[in-house]
Parts: sequence; structure tokens; C-alpha cells
Amino acid sequence: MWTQQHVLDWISYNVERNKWDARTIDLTQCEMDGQRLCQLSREEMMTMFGGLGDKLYDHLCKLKDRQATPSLNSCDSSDYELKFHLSDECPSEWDLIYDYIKNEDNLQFGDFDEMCDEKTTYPGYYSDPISPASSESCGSESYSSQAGYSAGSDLDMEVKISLGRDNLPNYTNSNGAPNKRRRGRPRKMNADSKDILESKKNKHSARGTHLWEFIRDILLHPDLNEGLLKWEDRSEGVFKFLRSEAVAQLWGQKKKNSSMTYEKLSRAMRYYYKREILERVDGRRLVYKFGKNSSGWRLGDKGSFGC
DNA sequence: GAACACTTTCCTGTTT
DNA sequence: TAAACAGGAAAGTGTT
Repeated sequence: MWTQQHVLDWISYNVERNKWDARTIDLTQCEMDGQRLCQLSREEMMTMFGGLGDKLYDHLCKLKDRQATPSLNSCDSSDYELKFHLSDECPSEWDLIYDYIKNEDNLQFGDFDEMCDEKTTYPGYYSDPISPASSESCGSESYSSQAGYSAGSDLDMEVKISLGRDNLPNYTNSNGAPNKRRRGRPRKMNADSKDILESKKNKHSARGTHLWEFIRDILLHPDLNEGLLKWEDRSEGVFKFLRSEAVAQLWGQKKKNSSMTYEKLSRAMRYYYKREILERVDGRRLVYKFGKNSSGWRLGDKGSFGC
């Protein structure tokens, strides 16, 4: 289920990790998805990536082996296991998986189950929250043990969040009468409900995930962009929201915030003007432009790959 | 624990 | 009139 970008990022990680000279790699060889990656033999990888291919293959084997069931320990026989876990159990957790894989020291793959458990409070942002099929997107009809998961996802998140909100303190004045709601962001949950989630946070919390990057990534990945946003002028970085509320919900899913709206998202976008991450596009509704402090959206930009 | 960055939430007023 | 824009104010959250 890895996209080309996922594979690129993984290769990039290995380039950095092995202090490999990225200039020796032919980028066109990197253009493959996860399925193709998993089909490559050691020899093929070495042909494609030279000495790094050996390391890439070892690392991939490591990932596969740690994922495999005890009865499937060999690299070759665990091919199915890798595909299975990534495609059926955690289709929407790519950012978590990424962080996890990149932080190789954390690669205790028993934790993969825990990672997947987080789905109950963290529906993925790669699924379409609007699509009727999205609630089933994680399911696999041939996998019986996924029933517990499919019963969770969005529904569980709603329950937990509403519990937290029901327990919010009521603001009252000295007479005990309810005050007008306080300005600013209210507390999301009280201590108790926070404790419930505490154990699931921190370790896999999203790092460096900013709104403008989220928007950029949707624009750059047509497979994720189901009519949500479109480029108005790619070379200038001008883009338009086509389904503003859907994008906001997707952002909300990523931030585990089911109450995200376009109004709030757009406020965050407006803060980017000052930092010149975005530029104003006057007179055009739902149209924004990437500014000089944004990156990774320009044609020819290879993002973090650096080669 | 403080400082900070980056949102998130609410609000009022304006523009399209 | 509704939707979107603009920006102030204040608070939440994660990182350093």
C-alpha cells in the first residue's frame, strides 16, 4: 500500500541513515510503489541502487521479519505478512508508520498492534471522511479478526470526544449562574478522560505536521486529492479549495479533532500570511497561494529527498 | 517548568 | 442573506 512517495521517503531515510551519496542513485529507479518494492529480490535492489540496494534489502527484510508471525520468519515467506499488515490493518496510519519506521531504534514490531489500536481514536487522513465507503476502507472481508477494528474508527472517536466534552467545566460567575462562554480554546477533556488516552499518545504523536504541509501534500498527491483542492496556477503556487469543509474534516481527522471546520482551518491559513508561508490572493474566494517560506510544492522539488 | 511555535476556538465586523 | 474573509484575543498542545 505504500505509494511512490512513501517508497521515496523510505529510500531517503536509508540514504541518510547510511550516509550514502544520493547523487549515485538514479531517481527514476525510485519510482515504484510498495507492492513493487516488496517484489524486488536482493539482486534486483543491488542492480538498481548499487551498494545501498543491499542495505535497503536488509532493512526491508528487517521490517518484514519483525512483522511476521512466529511461523513466518524468513524474509521471503513474510512478504505476505508485510502487505497484510500495512494494507488491511493500518491503511490509514501512514504518517504514524512513517515516523515509526524512520525512528528505527523504536522498531519493536510487537508495537505494530498497539499502533493499529490507535485507530479507534485516530482515523486516518488518507481515507475520505465524506465518502460512504470510508468507514469500510480499513476493512478486509477475508480477515475475520478485523471485526473489532471495524467497529471502532470514527464512531469510537466520536464517543470519546463527546465524553470529554460532556465533562468540560461549566463556567459560572460568583452567583453560580452560567457565564457567557469564555473566549479562546476550551479544554478538550478533563483529567480522567485524558488519562484514558494518555497511554496512547506521545510515542507516535505526529511530528512536523503543519497545516500548510498537509494542504501541499493533498495537492501533490492526486490519489489523495479526490476533488478536494486544485491548482489554479501550479507554477505560481496558487490553489483553490473545491470542497473546503471536506478538507477541514480531513485535517480534523489528522489532528484527532472531529469539530474542525473550514472557518477554523482558514483562520490558521490566514496566520500563514504573516509568516509568508502563504500569500494573499485578493478578491478570490477559497484561493490561496504558497509563499516564499513554503517549500516542496514547486515543480522539480524533490521535497526532503535531497537528490 | 518556562518559553516558544503552532494551531484552535470564538468572536465581531466586512466583503462578495 | 449566506458564505467567505479578516484579524484580535485567548487558550490548548507539543517541543525545546
